[in-house]
Amino acid sequence: MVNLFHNISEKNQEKLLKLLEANTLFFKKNTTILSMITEDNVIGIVLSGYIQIVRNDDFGNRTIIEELEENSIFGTLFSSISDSEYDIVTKEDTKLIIIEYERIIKSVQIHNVFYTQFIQNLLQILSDKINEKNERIKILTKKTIRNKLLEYFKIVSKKNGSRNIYLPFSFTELADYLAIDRCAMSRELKNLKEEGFITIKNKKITLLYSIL
Amino acid sequence: MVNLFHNISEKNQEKLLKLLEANTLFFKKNTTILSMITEDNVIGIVLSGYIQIVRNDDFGNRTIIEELEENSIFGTLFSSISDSEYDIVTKEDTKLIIIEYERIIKSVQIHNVFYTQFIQNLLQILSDKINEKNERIKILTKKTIRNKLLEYFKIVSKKNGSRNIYLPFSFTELADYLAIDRCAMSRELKNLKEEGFITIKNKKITLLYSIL
DNA sequence: TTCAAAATGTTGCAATTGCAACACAATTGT
DNA sequence: ACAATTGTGTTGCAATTGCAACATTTTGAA
Repeated sequence: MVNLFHNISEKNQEKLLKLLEANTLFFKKNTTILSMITEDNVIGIVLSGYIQIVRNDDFGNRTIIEELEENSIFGTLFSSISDSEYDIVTKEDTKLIIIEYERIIKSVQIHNVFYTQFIQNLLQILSDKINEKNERIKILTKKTIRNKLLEYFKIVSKKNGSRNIYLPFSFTELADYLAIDRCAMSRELKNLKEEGFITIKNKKITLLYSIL
Repeated sequence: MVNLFHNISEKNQEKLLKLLEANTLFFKKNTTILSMITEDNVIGIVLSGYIQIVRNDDFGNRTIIEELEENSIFGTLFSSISDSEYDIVTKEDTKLIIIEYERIIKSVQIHNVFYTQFIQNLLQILSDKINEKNERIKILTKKTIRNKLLEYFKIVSKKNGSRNIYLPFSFTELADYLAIDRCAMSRELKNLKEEGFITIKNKKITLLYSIL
């Protein structure tokens, strides 16, 4: 996966960050950082750590909107996070860079090699993000829990080129991600095991059928 | 909603299209045009007409992935449409422009005023697209048909600043969009009417409660 | 205009699902 | 090391949903 500094030398990264008037911020684990970044239209880049964008609706249903690992970016412009229902929460100690979107736009007129590369990377990342959303939608539009699970397995499995899937989060969070009841999911996973579709060991799920 | 030529004069649009080696194509209504555009990484811009990106899964469930009106863009890069499950279908006679993504990337080094504006527009459009996807996900993660409908109404209503919603497509397609059974949706709409939440006249739905 | 195809409305029924209420295991902070 | 929090597995039950089958209306093309 491309990151914002892909193909930009360390030196040029520094120049770039100066040009864009970037701010570096640190956050402790389990901090809600929304307040810091809604003031303006900004882009955040996760340098290290792990962040989740979650939504808690009126009746306590929690949904993971997005997971942000190292090199992920997020932004008020393309994440509708200014909505009060959303939280941005660090799940580990996190270091990130904040850049005002205006600075990016205005700098398009400035012509450095590294700036050109930066824009290319940004386009690529936004495109990747759209693809991620499409995958999520593809899963969510399946009508049964079983088909949601199988679609999820299929996508992850294809991506990694392996029938082994290592869950990047807890089963509770998986249920949130698939927008299904955790208990019902647990039941269905049991069925899938008993019917010989999968095996589960801790967070490692192995598909016993051809992925197609 | 911003389009790719926002703030670019007609003259400069022409120059831009030459620079990007854009091709103009025409399609009759109800044509599947996927074959034309999967050869390479391209961006398509709808000049006039109306297109849907739909997915037909293994067991005949149809889902509308995206609707493309005038000025919408789509692309192999950010729509995962190279997957064989997807179809791009014109719903009206449609005129569109195809630009190879490589041309866009390579042209970042070329510095015209209108090119700068073009990149700004592209970033804005991709951001908007991500927001659209997030909205869709927000709806799909609601657990009941009723809540999916209400969330959909809320979003459209907010967007238009009115309690009147004019369905941009048929009820059948709405059910596809919400990934629910059409009959079950019809039943729930009836309930909502009887309980005094909404009125329906043709494709005009009026909310009788405060949107909040 | 006419007529076939598509969209809409309705309803019974079986299957799936969410919810609640547990017990137990694992993880985390102090 | 221990207590407290969080995650996991299980199950009965009621509610929701998908599906099928049908009648009726609307749409669109010849």
